Amino acid sequence: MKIDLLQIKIGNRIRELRESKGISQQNLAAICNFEKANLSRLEAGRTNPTISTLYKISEALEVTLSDLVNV
Amino acid sequence: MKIDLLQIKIGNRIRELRESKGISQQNLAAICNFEKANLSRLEAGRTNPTISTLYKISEALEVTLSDLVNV
DNA sequence: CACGAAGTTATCATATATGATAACCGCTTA
DNA sequence: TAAGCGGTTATCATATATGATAACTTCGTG
Repeated sequence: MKIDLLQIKIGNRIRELRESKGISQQNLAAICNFEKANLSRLEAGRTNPTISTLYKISEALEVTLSDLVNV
Repeated sequence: MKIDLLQIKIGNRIRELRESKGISQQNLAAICNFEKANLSRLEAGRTNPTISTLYKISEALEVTLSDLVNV
């Protein structure tokens, strides 16, 4: 798979999980201690996130890292 | 979990999977198109890898990304 | 209309992951 | 002994992720 596509899939997965919990980007970002603009960037697949960033999100969403990257 | 510990766990997971396939760091690095020194660094948990790096490794090891980060 | 909430995009500085090279260790073996 | 393999560590340059701020749009609602 192309890396760009991977990033987009990961972003979509985050959005999917976030929306399934009914929380806003603003909210999730706050829980993770980063800015909503940065989360927007992540969900859009415009960066190649590090595992620590994904881990923080997985904790906030109460899913495993495995589940978060299950794309 | 502390991020440092996460990195170490990921590194150990890579090593575990690599050794279970009986291939060397040198070999795996070559398949992934990076230097053995860089893989050594990753397995030692001395960096916070990006999802694209982990993805390349998962492909080379013929496991899913989910499986690779299942720590 | 005015306001706020939610999200997007651009931009910048800074931290750090990555790619690459070289030197080194321990071990095996020809 | 010498050479090669597997692995580690240090170092450097470069690319890029992250943190932060600001401006903007759209939508809903008082």
